[in-house]
Amino acid sequence: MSGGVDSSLTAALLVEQGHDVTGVYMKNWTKDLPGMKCPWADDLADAKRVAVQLGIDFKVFDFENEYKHKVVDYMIDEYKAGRTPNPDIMCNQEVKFKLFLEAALEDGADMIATGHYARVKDGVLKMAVDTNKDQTYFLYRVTGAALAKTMFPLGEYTKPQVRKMAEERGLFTAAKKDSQGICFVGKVGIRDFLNQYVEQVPGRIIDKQSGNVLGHHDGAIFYTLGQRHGLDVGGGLPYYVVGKNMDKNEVYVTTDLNDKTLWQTNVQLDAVHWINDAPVVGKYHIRVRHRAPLIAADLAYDNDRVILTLHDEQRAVTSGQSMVIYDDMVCIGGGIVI
RNA sequence: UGGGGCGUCGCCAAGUGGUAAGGCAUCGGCUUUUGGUGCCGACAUUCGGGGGUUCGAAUCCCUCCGCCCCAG
Repeated sequence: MSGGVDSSLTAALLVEQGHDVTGVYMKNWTKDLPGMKCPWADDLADAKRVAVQLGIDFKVFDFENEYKHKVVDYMIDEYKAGRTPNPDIMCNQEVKFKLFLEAALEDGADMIATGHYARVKDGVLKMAVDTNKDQTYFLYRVTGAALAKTMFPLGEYTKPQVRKMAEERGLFTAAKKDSQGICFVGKVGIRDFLNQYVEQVPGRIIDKQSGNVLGHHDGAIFYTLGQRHGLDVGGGLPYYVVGKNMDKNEVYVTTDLNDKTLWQTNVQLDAVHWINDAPVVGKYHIRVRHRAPLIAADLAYDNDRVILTLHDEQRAVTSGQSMVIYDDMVCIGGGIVI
């Protein structure tokens, strides 16, 4: 239980279904950041409050060290390498559906449940009924074995329904605003977050078309493909990042919205993960980022890599980001963009 | 110091007598359990400085400062 509405209602529904429920708060991050207080203490209090409301046992699992190593360090290393990682996917893979699952089973649980908007049946991950809120994108790196021990009670409902049901039950967190930003860390800008761990090194912002130096930045690490803001380069049309060179610490930009590096149809995936069996070569659907529409794509293999040919070009397909693959409503896995 | 041009928000840029468009950037908010994108809102009492003409000037005149171009 994170202290939000979703996990609160999840617990409530399980209780109503007659399960023997124990609420668990995962303590993964407690550090305040400049201009932003880490919400962990309030979240924990809210979670506990709901557990008391429901009359269930409540525990705190502490994964702070592991979260730092498996999620935060991974994230920082990726950024240092010039890529753009997705920490929340790593959090699900390494913490929620591994460490937490193991700890829960060891603690005597038969199953774990979370407030994710997704459905699972016999270890198969399906999109949520509420396709607008579907969170399978963040779950593609979970194993089928883990999912076999997992319940997602909210997968059958829409977010508005969840809010309503939470309110009907008088849950303390019924009206609490949805959390955003990096899972557990809070609503911090990635830039402010990275600033805590990497040194700012001034570099040049270069116009890809003319080669002119348009300005300077405090580190190429802070920029990602397709990014518009934060360049502090004005005059005429908006500039978008179309590349960077980590060795030279240079960021390349353009005003050309049709720049070919901004629109991809051929994508290679590394670190491929399948929830169950690897799919056969053929046509599937993919999404390049959370909440992006599903796009038809042809899947092929190249040794350990997966080659995807998208039927529609996608904007800012970025190295380090995840491309998740679907077979109809089933999320079968995915990989990381090279 | 002959000729011509220019100087309007951090940047680009309208406006040539009637009381400062717009875009970019920036900031704030919304959307979003990553990054990013997108959307909405805010943002020059003031037009290089000083003087003058006028009911009224960024717009006309004088002057000073700065920059650019062509000549020498």
